[in-house]
Amino acid sequence: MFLDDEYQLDYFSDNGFVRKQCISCGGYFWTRDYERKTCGDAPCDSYDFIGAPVFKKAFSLSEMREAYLSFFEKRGHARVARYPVVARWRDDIYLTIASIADFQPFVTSGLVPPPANPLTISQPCIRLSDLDAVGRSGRHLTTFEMMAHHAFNSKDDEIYWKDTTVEYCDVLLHELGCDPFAITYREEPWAGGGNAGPCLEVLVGGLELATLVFMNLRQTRNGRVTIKGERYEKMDNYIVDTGYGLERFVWASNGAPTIYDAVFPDIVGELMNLAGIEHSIDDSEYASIFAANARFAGVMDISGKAKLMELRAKVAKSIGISVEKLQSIMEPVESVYAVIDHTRCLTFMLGDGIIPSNVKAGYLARLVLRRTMRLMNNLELNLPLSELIEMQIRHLPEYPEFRERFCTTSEILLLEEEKYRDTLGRGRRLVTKTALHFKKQGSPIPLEELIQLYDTHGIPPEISRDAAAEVGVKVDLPDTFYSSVAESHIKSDAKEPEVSTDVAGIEPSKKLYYEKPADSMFEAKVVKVIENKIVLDRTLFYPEGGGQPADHGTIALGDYLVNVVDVQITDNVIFHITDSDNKIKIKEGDRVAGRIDTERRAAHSRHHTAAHIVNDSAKKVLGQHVWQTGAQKTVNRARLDLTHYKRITPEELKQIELRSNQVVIANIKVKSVWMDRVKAEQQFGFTLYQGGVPPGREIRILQVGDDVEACGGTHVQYTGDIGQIKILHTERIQDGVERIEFAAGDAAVKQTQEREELLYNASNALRVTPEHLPETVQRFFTEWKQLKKEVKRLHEELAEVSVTADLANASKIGNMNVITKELSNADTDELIKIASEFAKQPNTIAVLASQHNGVKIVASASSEAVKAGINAGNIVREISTVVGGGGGGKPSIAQGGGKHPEKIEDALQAGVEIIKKMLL
RNA sequence: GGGCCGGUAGAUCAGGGGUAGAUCGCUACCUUGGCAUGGUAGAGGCCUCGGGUUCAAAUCCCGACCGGUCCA
Repeated sequence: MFLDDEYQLDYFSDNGFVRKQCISCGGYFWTRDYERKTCGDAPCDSYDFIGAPVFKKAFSLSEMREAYLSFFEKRGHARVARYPVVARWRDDIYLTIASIADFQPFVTSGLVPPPANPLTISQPCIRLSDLDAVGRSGRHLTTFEMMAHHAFNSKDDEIYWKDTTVEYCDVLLHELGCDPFAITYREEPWAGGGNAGPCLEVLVGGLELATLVFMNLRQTRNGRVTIKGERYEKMDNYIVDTGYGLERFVWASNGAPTIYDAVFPDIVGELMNLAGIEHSIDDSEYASIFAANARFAGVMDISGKAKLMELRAKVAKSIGISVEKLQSIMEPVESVYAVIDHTRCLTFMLGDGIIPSNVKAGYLARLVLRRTMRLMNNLELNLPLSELIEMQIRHLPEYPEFRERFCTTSEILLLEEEKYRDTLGRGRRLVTKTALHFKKQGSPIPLEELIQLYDTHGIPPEISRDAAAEVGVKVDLPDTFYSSVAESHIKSDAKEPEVSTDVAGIEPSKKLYYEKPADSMFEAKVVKVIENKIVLDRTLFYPEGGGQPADHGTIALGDYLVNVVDVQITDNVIFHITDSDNKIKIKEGDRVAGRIDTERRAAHSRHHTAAHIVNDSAKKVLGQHVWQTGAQKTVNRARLDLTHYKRITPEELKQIELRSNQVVIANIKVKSVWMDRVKAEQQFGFTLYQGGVPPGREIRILQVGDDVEACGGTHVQYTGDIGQIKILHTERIQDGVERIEFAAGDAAVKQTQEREELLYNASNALRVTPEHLPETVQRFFTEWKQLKKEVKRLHEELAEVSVTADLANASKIGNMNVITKELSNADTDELIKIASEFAKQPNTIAVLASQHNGVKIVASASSEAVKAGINAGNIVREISTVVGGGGGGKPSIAQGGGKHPEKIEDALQAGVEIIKKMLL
């Protein structure tokens, strides 16, 4: 916890604030109102701004955003453009959840300077953690803009700290017309994302309008300060991290019954109309229901159905109507609110380039998408999603980029709608089938089955229940359904222990492979030898990274030579891992000569540069939504994973290949330069981080034609050095992610040759030229099918004919005709045909055998024979052992076989004996 | 990245070591003045592919490809 004096600000004492303890929660807060007893936060205070706006006028989103940003601009802050809602510069989160997320981790850690200092921004954020409450609570949104001003202070350079921050906030609120006595600043420690610090929550009218965080701690193993169970220590730098909720400011300024009515009144109106809901918040009685709901929801947790019903009961009681009546009024309206929120969320997600998928950020998009469709379905709102998204875009004039991308967005939406319909259709059939199964058993569908349906087939339990009800089967659907699903997912979190070599005290190795990319030999001094690993002061060896494998080669001390089989980098220290078993005759201080395997390196470089080119070509052919999600190079081939919402067609693939090779032919110089990270981001955008986010203040920018990426790999000097790029294969590795495999240079030529060889081998086998191969294969296949049918027909015919002949000289056992016969080279199918033909004859038993892949035996018995005690299955089972195999089947027909053809005669003889016994 | 499920006739799906099935659709014929319909007959299957186990694999095992879905 923090000491009290963290919050003892001059600004508070100079401006008539007092520190009080809340009589409800016991927390401390600052106020000008000496009479005040509660902290102002939920649940100690409830909303009283609804119907009683706290600012001097009602603001729209645009007006409020502009008022805020210009307020801070006037006070020396640089206005910074918003970042995307997909946190492409982060590898720990998918979505931008706060304005400070824009500057984590490198700016907050002090490694990289901020784009401006101090700065102000209005950052769109997406949080899906309270998805359930959206629409119902009156205040939750998945998407909101966090207005903020940030100051990044260091020991030597303090911009401003707590007093100024609180002063800005206070003055801003005054300027907006807020009553100074209505504002409380509540003390509350803050922690998140590996940092922490004291924090003041700014509350007006029961609503938390802003949070002022003074981030000055970072998480460590044995720090002195403990917050929420984690330990922290002081940082050298300290950061003002504020968050002002744009939507909440707008809400507070107009006092609408819900945040949705406050923020997007036009869309709410339009959609309520479309859904056929009378929504007149000017009607005071009607509005009071939602106001009461928001007020109660403001002070309680409403996750889960039980909690929701608790809320309903409270609201119903306070306004004096039945819970059922309330439910029937609220539910459709809440759904409309949620649809509006969700479509706005989708507008940002898709607008910023997320491709719906079953993995990663794409999964989150699909989650929201399907939720929206479900809600719309319940509302019987039958219009394409793209219309709603367009409506949202119309109301977001500050985001022209969304309109530009709308064409792609609407295509994605169309595909997603179709997919969802398919899934539901499949689901319905499956549920009905399952339901019928349990109906037969006379039991309800058990919970495990529902979990299975949801987990494996994506069928929401509500849909299962409804579909089951249609066939008259009950379903146990507990409230805790989703947590049961979560439970079934509990997995062993066996994290492998990190095997990191201690690099403390070792100087970073100088990377010659950047300076002298064409060299293959170098001299260096040995800095350290650990077991079979050598560290040099400088090296040409490229360590594994960025999807490029390590260089191989040798390190020599005079005549003594060791092989380098792997190279790894840890904190800029490069380890050369040798195949010597810990007895390297090289020691610290030795001067050694290194030599790298240039062929291997060249192959990697060609593939790496080619990967950039293919990536860029794919973007040009498929669209700007294409984003690299992974890449791997080897000597012989490379692969590139790209986001794309449908399969790449063969035609598109050809175009990508052609374009890529045009870049090769153009023989463009590959440029690399080290740049300040922030400058690079501003100049090139986040498309820099195709291959992941490199650490550090300076990043290496690699430019290949139009493609600009942050990249630490080795590359060819001119694109012409690649020689040739051959695309080999595409594969859909996840929904929304396509993998392109290709080869470059010699490897491309070899691959092409291999493919040609396949073609020649195939056409040679058919004695045709490659040009005629497709039609010939087609002809052969058709003919083969026809012949197969013909053979089948002939076999049947033959069987019929031979039966009558054989029947004439059948031996008699009792009144049974017994046929035992060896046929030459007949397969099981053929024997069965004949045997079953015998079985059609009255009082007939047949035992047939042939030599075909060993021995095949088939026995059959006509229905009279079966009645008389003959069991073909038993006959075959026994006589098959004679030929060294086994068999079985039904009493009327059975098949078997073995491995010893010379015993066929014995087996048939044994068959006769068995038949005799059976007939006794 | 991890988990689960599936791929059988044109479509939807049964079967789950022992002669590949149903329904719809398709074709022909019958019924009718014509249509709806009803009836009869028929065509249509490398049971996704490649290995393995077995006397025998659509079925079991391994792998590939394709698809679905949940979680982080």
